[in-house]
Amino acid sequence: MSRESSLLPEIYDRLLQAYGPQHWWPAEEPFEVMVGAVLTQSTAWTNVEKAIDSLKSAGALEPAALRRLSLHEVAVLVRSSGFYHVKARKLKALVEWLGAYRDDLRRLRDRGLPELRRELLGVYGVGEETADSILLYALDRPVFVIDAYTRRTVDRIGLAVEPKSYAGYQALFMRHLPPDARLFNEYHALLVQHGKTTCRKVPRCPECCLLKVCHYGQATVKAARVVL
DNA sequence: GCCCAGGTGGGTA
DNA sequence: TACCCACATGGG
Repeated sequence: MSRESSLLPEIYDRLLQAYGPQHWWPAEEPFEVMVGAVLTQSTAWTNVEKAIDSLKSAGALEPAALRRLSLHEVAVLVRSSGFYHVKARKLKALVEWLGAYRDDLRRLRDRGLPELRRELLGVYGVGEETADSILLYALDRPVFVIDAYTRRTVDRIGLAVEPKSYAGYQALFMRHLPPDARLFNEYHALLVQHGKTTCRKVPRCPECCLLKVCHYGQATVKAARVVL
């Protein structure tokens, strides 16, 4: 039993205790989640919400509607999310891809996970994090999403990651946790919440509740108080 | 005014 | 392969 095997569930419990359930994308339409996954790239969620509201108001939060609109029209609607020219292009690429499935997301469920992920990565504007966000949050697939907060938190704790790539970090979580979409969903959201709450700049934040996990070893983890 | 946000694609060495 | 940079609004 590696150190990570017991620590990852432990970290989850601590985060859940500290922050409570995050309810990311609960009961949303899968397509809306996909759009959100693209629009939130390097962007605060509050700005994404405005863009999604604009799309909704324009009746454009559907694949067919987005295909009908011009690139410029889509750009205007998603302006508040920043990088709006390139994001409009990305949304266009996404709905073009969905068109091959007749916009029926249920057809996606028939595809194998590795194959579906490869396809998503082939869509302009969909990188690893966005692909996995779509797979997990929109399509309910048990894939762990890695983002900047996750990497930073893992590094601070001192968990072993090899290689230090997206796949490396992802393997760390997926090796030591059961393949449960609900768990991965909540775990990732908690890591983001934790990253937002703790200091972003200092490599080792003395106020971080999880830091004690690495510095004092597992034996003292249970005794260590959660300091937030 | 300054910093940052739930990244990605393209260019260069 | 490994960096670097453009992309851009809105809130603290």
